[in-house]
Amino acid sequence: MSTETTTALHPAGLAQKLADSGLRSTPQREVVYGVLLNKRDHPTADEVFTRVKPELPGISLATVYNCLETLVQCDLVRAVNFERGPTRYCPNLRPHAHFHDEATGQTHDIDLPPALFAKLKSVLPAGFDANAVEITFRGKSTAPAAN
Amino acid sequence: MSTETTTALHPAGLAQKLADSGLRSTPQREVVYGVLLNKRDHPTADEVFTRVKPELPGISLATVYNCLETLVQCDLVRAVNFERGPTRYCPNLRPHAHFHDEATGQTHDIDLPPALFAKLKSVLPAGFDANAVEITFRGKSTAPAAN
DNA sequence: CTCCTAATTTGGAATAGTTCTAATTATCGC
DNA sequence: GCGATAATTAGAACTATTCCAAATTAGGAG
Repeated sequence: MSTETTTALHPAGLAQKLADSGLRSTPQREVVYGVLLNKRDHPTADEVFTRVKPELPGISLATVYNCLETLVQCDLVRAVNFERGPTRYCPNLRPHAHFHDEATGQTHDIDLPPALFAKLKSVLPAGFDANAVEITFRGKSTAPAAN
Repeated sequence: MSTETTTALHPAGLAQKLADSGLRSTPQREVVYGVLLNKRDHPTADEVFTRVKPELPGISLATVYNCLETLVQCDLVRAVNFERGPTRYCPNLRPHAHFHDEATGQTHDIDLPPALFAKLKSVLPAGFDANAVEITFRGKSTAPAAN
């Protein structure tokens, strides 16, 4: 295993997804996405910025925000908000909840059985039509950090 | 029904709850709480500020923030965050989720059956111990605005 | 290839929401 | 009433994010 933080897991997938939305694949977008895939610890934009810099020293924070927004738009990445804190980013596309460890501040993905969504939507009274549900747990965990 | 926005529903309850936490009951805290009870549309701190002013023209925004924080601390009010938006405040203490109407921007409370919490916690893998869950729906609703 | 046009990036200024600070004011127990 | 403590106030400061206008880059047409 090398310590490289770039393109390794997303051969042409990224370029394809971007093209689908009429957007171009750029080094900045590739590296930002690579960074998210590489360490899935729900980094903030600032943290992504720091991780991208070694690879693209000239990149600006504005571009990191732009790239993250683009990736969210293309459904390659999810934006996650926890209380008043800065937005965090997560390349996990499976339906999942988040567990926020109050002791360490870490965020863990919790995969959810599809049936649960049906159950959740069933609690909505008539007249409410949800197209998305967000679930966040808070508490303590003894689980290890994300890859 | 009058249009007054003050103390009408929380006789000594507020003072009591505050005292329980070693805090004092003040006009500012009473009016801020009254405003939340009076129109349960999940106002932001700024909106609370605007609603409180007619009654207490000298109040400052900082005090509104302070009071809201105090009420949250005393478990009289819940702070609700939706995406990147400003924090909203909600005096509904029953276990409930929030439904965010994408068309109108309104937030509705959705009461939840207690059994659902058990079900939700059961999806947590070993090592995760949650003491709170937050659920937010997004979509369209045909429901009327909050009282 | 080279030009043209449009997409993208950049740095810095601007904004929104919230918190902090220091000074003033109000309140409670004695 | 007096002193100690809590609460409020105005404004400065801060953080995260967005906006903007200028510079750069990258396909596509010829």
